[in-house]
Amino acid sequence: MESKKPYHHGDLREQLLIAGEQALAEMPIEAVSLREIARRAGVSHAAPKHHFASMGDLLGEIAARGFVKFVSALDGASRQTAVQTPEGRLMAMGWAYLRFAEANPAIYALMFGKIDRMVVTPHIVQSSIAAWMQLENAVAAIVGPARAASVAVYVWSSVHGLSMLKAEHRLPPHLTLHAAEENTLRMMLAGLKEI
Amino acid sequence: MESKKPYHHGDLREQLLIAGEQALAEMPIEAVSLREIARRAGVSHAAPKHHFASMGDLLGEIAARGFVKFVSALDGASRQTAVQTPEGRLMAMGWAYLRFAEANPAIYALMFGKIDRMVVTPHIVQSSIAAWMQLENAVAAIVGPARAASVAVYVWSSVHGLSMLKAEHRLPPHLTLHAAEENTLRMMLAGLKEI
DNA sequence: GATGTATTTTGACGTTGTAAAGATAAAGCC
DNA sequence: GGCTTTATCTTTACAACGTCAAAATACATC
Repeated sequence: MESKKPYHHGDLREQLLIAGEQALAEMPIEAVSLREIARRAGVSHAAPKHHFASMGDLLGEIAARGFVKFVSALDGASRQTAVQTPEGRLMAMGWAYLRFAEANPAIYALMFGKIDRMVVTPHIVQSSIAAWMQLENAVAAIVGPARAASVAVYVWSSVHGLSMLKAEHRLPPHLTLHAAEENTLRMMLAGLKEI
Repeated sequence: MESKKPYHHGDLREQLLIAGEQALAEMPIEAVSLREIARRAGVSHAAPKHHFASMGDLLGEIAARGFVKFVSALDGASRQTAVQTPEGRLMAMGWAYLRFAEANPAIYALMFGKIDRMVVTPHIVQSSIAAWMQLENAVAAIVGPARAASVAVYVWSSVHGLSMLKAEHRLPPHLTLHAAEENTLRMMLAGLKEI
């Protein structure tokens, strides 16, 4: 075996990222601290310093991984949907977007700036650009490449806005969520065809 | 005169709210602390305790006032627009929404949950419901009362999503913001007419 | 003018992120 | 194998935070 534990702890950097993701999944986001993550990884509170210059860098890397998983989820949904038309694929991506935000609320919040301390690393820039390219391509298949960029902004805005309002419980309590999602996605698709 | 300064400091509660709003306008949001607000109001760090049970309550009241100003801004825009049709008024509200978020980024962020510690006071519930009613009425004038609620969710989502993406700098850097806003609002209006 | 109450200050506690210094274990070299 | 060097982790310390309790202060009322 190639011996993957070069130093004391093994691969602490990876363990910290995993512990951080677990903490974000299990605790309220404001309770997740650098010391708590170190505690979960079983190391002293200052141990992360050698792997991440600050807590913001750790969170930034977690957010970047979030974007990677996010792109993968939307890609999978786009491939697997029964309705294999450009419109069907975009709708599938919309649903996958909403489900991702629902299933990973803290990481989703992190990805979209809920914690200001987060440092924008090159990795997060790269993976969020990948997310934009993915959406722009899906949109281009419907409205053509010339309008793709501006329509992509509209599409992302609609779905992201709904997702945020849901996550922050800012929607009126009486309406049924699933219907609201379906209606919003349908109107989004109708609006996008407007020149 | 009726002597508006009943106690030591005068009206500390009001001063704390003003100091908090100023701090939110002048400093990065994560740097705004309860002690900083007390400092700006010229009182000791524990003075706010008698007026706000926790920092979350203070922030909650600031957010509630934000919603009041927000409703007022959209109302004013709706009245003053040259195009006095239901569609014209909704578009004016959309533009006012984007401008409000741009002009008051920290309070806008607070209103939509950027700081989890914020306590949801009755005042904030009431004023955010007022904002929904305002939008629902504007939408009802276009699509009728039956569809007003679900269409309002779509409208709010589109504009809010764009606003958030702008505020968090998550839009692709090359596109011109004004054009993106105009396109999104136009497509939003087109999509809303879809049954 | 004395009493009582509302308001503010002082001081303390446990927590946080970060930095510097010390300890420890692995790697490289002879 | 022993020695040196380097990477990694721990210990210790600091300033700042939100919150609490006790003391001090200023107003209101009688």
